[in-house]
Amino acid sequence: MNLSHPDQSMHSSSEGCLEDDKPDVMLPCFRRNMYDEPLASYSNGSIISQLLRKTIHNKRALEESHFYLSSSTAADSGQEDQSSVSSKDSTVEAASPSAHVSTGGSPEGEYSMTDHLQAKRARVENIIRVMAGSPNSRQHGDSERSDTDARDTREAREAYRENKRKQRLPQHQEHSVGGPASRRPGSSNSDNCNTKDEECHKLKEQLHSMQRLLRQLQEKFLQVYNQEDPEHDRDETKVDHDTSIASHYNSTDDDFERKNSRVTAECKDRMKVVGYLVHQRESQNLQETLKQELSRAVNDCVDRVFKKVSATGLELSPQQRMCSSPEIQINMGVDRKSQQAGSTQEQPQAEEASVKPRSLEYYESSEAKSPQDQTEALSLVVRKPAVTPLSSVTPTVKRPYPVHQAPFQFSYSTPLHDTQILEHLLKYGPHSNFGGLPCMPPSMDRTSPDSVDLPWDAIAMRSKVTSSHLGHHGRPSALGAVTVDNLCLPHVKIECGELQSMAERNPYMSLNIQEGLTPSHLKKAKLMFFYTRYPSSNVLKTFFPDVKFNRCITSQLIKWFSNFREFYYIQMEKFARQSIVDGISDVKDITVSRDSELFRALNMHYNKANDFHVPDRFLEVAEITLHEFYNAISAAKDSDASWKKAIYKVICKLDSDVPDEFKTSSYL
DNA sequence: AGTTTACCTG
DNA sequence: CAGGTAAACT
Repeated sequence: MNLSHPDQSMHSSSEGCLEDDKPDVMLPCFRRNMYDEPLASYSNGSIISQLLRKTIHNKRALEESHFYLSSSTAADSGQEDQSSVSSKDSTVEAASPSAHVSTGGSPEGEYSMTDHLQAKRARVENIIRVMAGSPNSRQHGDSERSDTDARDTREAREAYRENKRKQRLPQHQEHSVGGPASRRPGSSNSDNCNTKDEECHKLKEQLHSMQRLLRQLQEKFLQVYNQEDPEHDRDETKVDHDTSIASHYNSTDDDFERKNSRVTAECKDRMKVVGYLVHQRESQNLQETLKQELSRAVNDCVDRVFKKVSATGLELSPQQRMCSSPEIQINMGVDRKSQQAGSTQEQPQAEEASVKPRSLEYYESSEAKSPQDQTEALSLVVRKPAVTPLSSVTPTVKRPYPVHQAPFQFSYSTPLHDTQILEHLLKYGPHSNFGGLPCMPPSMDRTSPDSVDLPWDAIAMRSKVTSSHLGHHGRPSALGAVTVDNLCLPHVKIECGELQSMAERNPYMSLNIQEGLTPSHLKKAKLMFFYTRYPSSNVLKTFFPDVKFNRCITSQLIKWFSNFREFYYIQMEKFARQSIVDGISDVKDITVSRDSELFRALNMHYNKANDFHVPDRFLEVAEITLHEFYNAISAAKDSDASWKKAIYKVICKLDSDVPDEFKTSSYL
C-alpha cells in the first residue's frame, strides 16, 4: 500500500490516470500523487518523489522522516529501476510488486529499508554490468549502495529482479540512467531536505488548489448535464439520484439518450463524490433558466413562422390558426412539463404520443378518404392522390427551409384540412388534364416575369395564391385543369421538414410542395424539350419551382432530358437514313413540317395528347438536326465512332428560352 | 472526386 | 423510362 503504489504508478502513470479515472475523483487526496507523476520526469522530479512518499508516510511516522527521506530516494531510484525494467513484463511484473509489498512487513521503516536495500543491491550489480554504457550516471548510486549492502537478506528475490534487469537492460538503460541520477543529488543531502520540504509544501499547495479547481469543474460539468434532465428529482438520495438519472435517460428520446448516455455514465460516478446539495441548487437555477430560454425561442420561432406566412400573402384562416395552435400548445406543454419534477417515465412517451401518432392518425384518415392510387410502374415518378398531402411521406426530414424555422414538427387536426381540400376540389373539379396550357394567349400569362429570381418558397406561395385567385374568378377552364393537376401532387420522399409541415397544414401550400417528380413534371419536361434540349440544372430548378431539388431529383430530371435527346437523335438518324434510302440527294429537299412523319413521331413522344402547340422553332431545330445527320451520314462520317458528337455540338447551341409560363408550379 | 453525357439494356 | 457503364469534363 505504501511505496509500491506510487512507484508503480510513476512508471505507468498514463495507464493509471486512465484506469483510475473514478478513484481520481473519489479519492482526491490520494489521487494527488497521480498528478505528481508527470512532474517526476522533469527537473524537480526528486522533490515530487519525496513529496509523494512523505505524504504517504508522515501520518504514521513523522519522526522517521529524516531517515525516510534519505532512504526513500534510494529506494525510489532502485525501485524505479526495477519497475522500469520490468514494465515490459506484463503479468509477472504486475504480481511481483504486490507480493513484495505483502512480504515487506508491516512496519513502515522496516519494509522500506529492506526493500530499498534489495533494490540498491540490484542496482549496483546492474550498474556494474552497464558501466560501459553510462559511467557517469552510476557514480552516486554506487556510493549510496555501499552502506546498504549489509541489510540484504533475500537472495532469491534479488536474483529474480537481477535476472529481469539483465534481460531488460538494453531497453531501459536510458531510463534507469537518467531518472535516478538526476533525482539523487539533493535528496541524499539532509541540509537540502528542509528547503526541499518547503518546495514540497508549495507543490502540495499547488496540487491542492488544482484539485479544488478540478472538483469545481466537475461540479460544473455535472450541473450542465443535470440541466438536461427535466424531471430531475432532487429529493432523492444520492444513490437513488443516480439511478433516477439513468432511468430518465433511458426513457427519454433515443437520440438524446445516445448523445448523453456516455457522459451521464461518467458523471454518475463523479456525482457520488461531489457535493450534491450545493450543485443541485445551482443546477436548479440553471435548469429553470434554460427552460425559459427554450420556451422563448420556441415562441419566437412560432411567431416568425406565422408572421412570414401572413407576410407572404398566405392568410391563414382562423380555423387554420386554430389547427396549428394545439400543436404549439403541445410543444409548450411538453416544455412546461419538463419544468416540473414529475413522473419521469411518462413524459417522453407522452410527447411522442402527442405529436407523431396524431400525425399518423391524420394521414391514415385522409388516406381512407382518398384511396391511394400510387403505382410503382414508374419507379421514381410517383402518383399522388389528390387529397393526400403526405400519405406516404417518409419521415426522413432533412432539409429545412430557410423561411420556416420552427424547430418542431407541425401537425394539425384533420377535419378542417379535409374540408378545405374538398372545397378546393369543388372549385376546380377533379379534372387533371394537362391540356391547353401553352395555347393560352400571352395576355393570360399568369406569371409575372419577376418570378425567376424569387426563392423557391416565395414562388410556390405566389403561384399558389395565383392559382386560387384565378379559381375564384370562375374560369377554371384550362388553367383550372392545370391547377387541379397540382392537386395530384406527388408524395414522394419528402425531405424538408418545416415547410413541408406547413404545407401539410395548409392545403393551398401543399399544392406546390413536392419532393418527387410526378407524371405532370414529366409532361412538363417533355414540353420544355420543345424549347431546350440541353437544359442546365439551373434552368430545371427555375422551371420546376414546385420541386424540391436534391441530387437525386436533379439527376432524374437530367436523365429525363437525356432520354428525350436519345429518342430525338434516334429519330433524326432514322429519318436521315430513310431520306438517303429514299434517294434524296439535296439536303434542301429535306424539310420538317407539322405534317412530317418525323414531327408526328416526335410530337407523339413529347406531346402525346397533342394539346400543346409546338413552337415553330422546334421544327427549325429538328430540320437542322436532320440535315446534320443527313450530311454526316452522306459523308460517311457515321463510320467514326463519335460521329454524332459534332451534331450534338451543333444542336446544343440551338436551344431557345423556355417561356415563362413554364416557370410556375401552377403551370403543371 | 464528382458531375454530365452518351450509349446500351431491359 | 430507368439502371448501368464508360468516357469526358471540371
